[in-house]
Amino acid sequence: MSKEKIIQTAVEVFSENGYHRASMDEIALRANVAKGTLYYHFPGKAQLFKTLVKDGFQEIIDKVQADLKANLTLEEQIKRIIRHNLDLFLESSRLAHIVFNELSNGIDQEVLEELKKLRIDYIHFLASVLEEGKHEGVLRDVNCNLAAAGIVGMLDSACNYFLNNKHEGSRDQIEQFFYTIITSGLFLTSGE
Amino acid sequence: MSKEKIIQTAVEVFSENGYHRASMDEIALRANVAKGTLYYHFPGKAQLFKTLVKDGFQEIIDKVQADLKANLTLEEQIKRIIRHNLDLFLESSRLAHIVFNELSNGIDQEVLEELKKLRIDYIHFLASVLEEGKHEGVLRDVNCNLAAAGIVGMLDSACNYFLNNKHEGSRDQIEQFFYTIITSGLFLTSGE
Amino acid sequence: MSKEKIIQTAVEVFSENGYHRASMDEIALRANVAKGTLYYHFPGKAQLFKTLVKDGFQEIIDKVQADLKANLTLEEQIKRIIRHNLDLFLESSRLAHIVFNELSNGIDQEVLEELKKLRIDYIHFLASVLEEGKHEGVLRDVNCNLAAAGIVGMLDSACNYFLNNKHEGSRDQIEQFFYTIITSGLFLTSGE
Amino acid sequence: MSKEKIIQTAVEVFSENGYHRASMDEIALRANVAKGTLYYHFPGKAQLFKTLVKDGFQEIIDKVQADLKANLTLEEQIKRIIRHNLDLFLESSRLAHIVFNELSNGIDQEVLEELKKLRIDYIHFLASVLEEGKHEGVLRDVNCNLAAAGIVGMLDSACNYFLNNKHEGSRDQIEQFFYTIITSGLFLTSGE
DNA sequence: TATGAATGAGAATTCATTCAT
DNA sequence: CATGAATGAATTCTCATTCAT
Repeated sequence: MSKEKIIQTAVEVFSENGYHRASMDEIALRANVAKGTLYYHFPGKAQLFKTLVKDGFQEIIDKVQADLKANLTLEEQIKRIIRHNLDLFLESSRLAHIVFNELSNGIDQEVLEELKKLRIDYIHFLASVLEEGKHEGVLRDVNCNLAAAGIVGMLDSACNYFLNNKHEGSRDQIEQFFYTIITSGLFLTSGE
Repeated sequence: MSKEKIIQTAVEVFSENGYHRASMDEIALRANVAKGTLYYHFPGKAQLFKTLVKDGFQEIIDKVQADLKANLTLEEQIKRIIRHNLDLFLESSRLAHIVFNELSNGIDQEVLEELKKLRIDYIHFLASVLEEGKHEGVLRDVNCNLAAAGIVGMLDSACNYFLNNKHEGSRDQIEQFFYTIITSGLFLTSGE
Repeated sequence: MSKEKIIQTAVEVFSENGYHRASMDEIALRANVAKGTLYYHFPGKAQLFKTLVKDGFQEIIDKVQADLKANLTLEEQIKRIIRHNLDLFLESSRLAHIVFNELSNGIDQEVLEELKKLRIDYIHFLASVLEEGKHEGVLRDVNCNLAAAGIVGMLDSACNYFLNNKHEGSRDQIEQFFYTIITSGLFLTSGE
Repeated sequence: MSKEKIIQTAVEVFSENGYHRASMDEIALRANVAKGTLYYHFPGKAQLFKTLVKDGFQEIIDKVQADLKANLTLEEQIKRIIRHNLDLFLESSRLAHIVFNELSNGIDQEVLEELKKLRIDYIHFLASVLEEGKHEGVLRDVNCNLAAAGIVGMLDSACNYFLNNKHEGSRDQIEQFFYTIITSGLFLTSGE
């Protein structure tokens, strides 16, 4: 079915060019469908983009939720979250990047709101996991939403840096690095 | 002089719309100059943007370097870095965001490279401060470049979240929050 | 089909104004299509122009080649070449003029090279006819490429003059005049 | 004086780029004067161009007229004319080319008329020399204006070809070639 | 379902010219 | 004499979207 083909191609094209530079022409061309076909399946560019984003978020949320059911320790839980996010950022680097960073004013207001909601929902979802840790007395008493937003931003930014400077360590080291920083910070002795 | 006016207006317009959505027309209109005047003072959109970015980076680098000369403790140093970055992110939120996140294709390749270099230089500059801490035995033995990239991303992302959800704490709390997370992590006891 | 309409109109507009002064706006306007339609059918101004030129050259080359197959005497052959060139120069005067004379900088380098090649190919094609005459001992031993270039330039320039001073003779006289000059020169007795 | 400098530079810039692509900016830049200075000395681009053209024509007319006074044979006279034209075309190739070929509609109507007049005057001047030959019974009974226009076009076009294909003969050979063609044509025996 | 020709509202950029100094 | 900042009309090109088939 051409709808599937369009979605796959759209992920590629948006990833490579960012939202504004990606063109419906190129998506159609690379998906081997006529331009009109895009508009047969999707109302417009913004809605096509939203579809991809929704799918992407759902995938990671599904993964994390599967983990939650597995009754892991919070430590393991956080390790898994980091891993899933790294998967997302390293595999569809640009797309994740767009969602977390490039949601700018040039998108249909209506669709933009939905996208922002998806992003916040995801942040809140991660925050709820952290909140759990707070109640258990494992985590500091911090604003979990801010912490979740911060973690996502850190992962994104550092992945970006990593992708442009591949020599600076392996994927495993990156994962370990994030786990350490997030759980125990940079200082060898507590800075408080 | 209209060059100054253009720069100020350009910061606003780029901040509000992102790079691709910002139009030279609007900058000219809001700066109350003719479109041609933009091109009299700057070779093009990309170079105008680069000018803003360069200025922005220079401002924060200058601040941090002034601090470095003041012989502060590393703890204080890091606090200051967080504060200066927050200044940048909270005051010219979108602009900083663009620089750290929206440097996508579609900008003059040449200018894009320069912008990326500016960003990496800044990351490396921050990394050098952390490196110092490592030598002094205060910081963990981590990849400082990755850490610096992560910190910047965390600050950016969380500021973004903060700006959209102002009710979740004061500026001072944010600052304290970041300091804690960065230095000591989320866990109450070291996770290693 | 609007592609045909565009080509016809483009010939007119380029002819009237020369390459640089012809505007895509005017072509669109006069072809009764939207500006975007031009770019739907042609990648840009230079390529649209190239299309016209290619068509024009092909037309005349086809005519001359048809003649070649007809086993005419060289005298007749040259008469025909003059006639076909006059057709070209008198009917699409400005366009031919542009091709032979106005291929200046300011056209896409790539397209410019192609245009120059088309022009040189045409010159060489004419030269090959002359070369034949040399082998048959009918023509002087001259550089045929230079001669062909000279003939084309002479025809163009004189046609131009003729078009601006119509009273100075009929089309037939012009044809006869060129034939005489080219074959026998201006002098009544050989000047050597 | 900067007026002289401007004229010299303008010849270069117009030669390199053609009339429409040559910009007042570049002329000012390369003449090391401010843009305003151009407009201090010349009313506008078209008039600046006209000045160069007038100067160029005057130079060659002066040379030919000096020859005329020297009581040369017509053969020698024509040889000289060819030589002077070659000087013009080979030395300021593009400029001569512009004058003879690129006088298009995009120039101030008023100035354009003057330029066309200069060109026609030059053609008529050459024609008058040929006319003389006709009266002396040395030349064929042809339309001398058309012949003069044709000669100039042939010289220009062939020079152009020559400049792009330098290997095909020396300057002296070119001169001899033109002399032969113009006086005696391509055929070894009269083609009438 | 799917097509692709056609659209038209922008967007960036160029450049001859003006004018206050 | 000379300047150079400022202008704005004109120009090329992009691209999301529409619609008849």
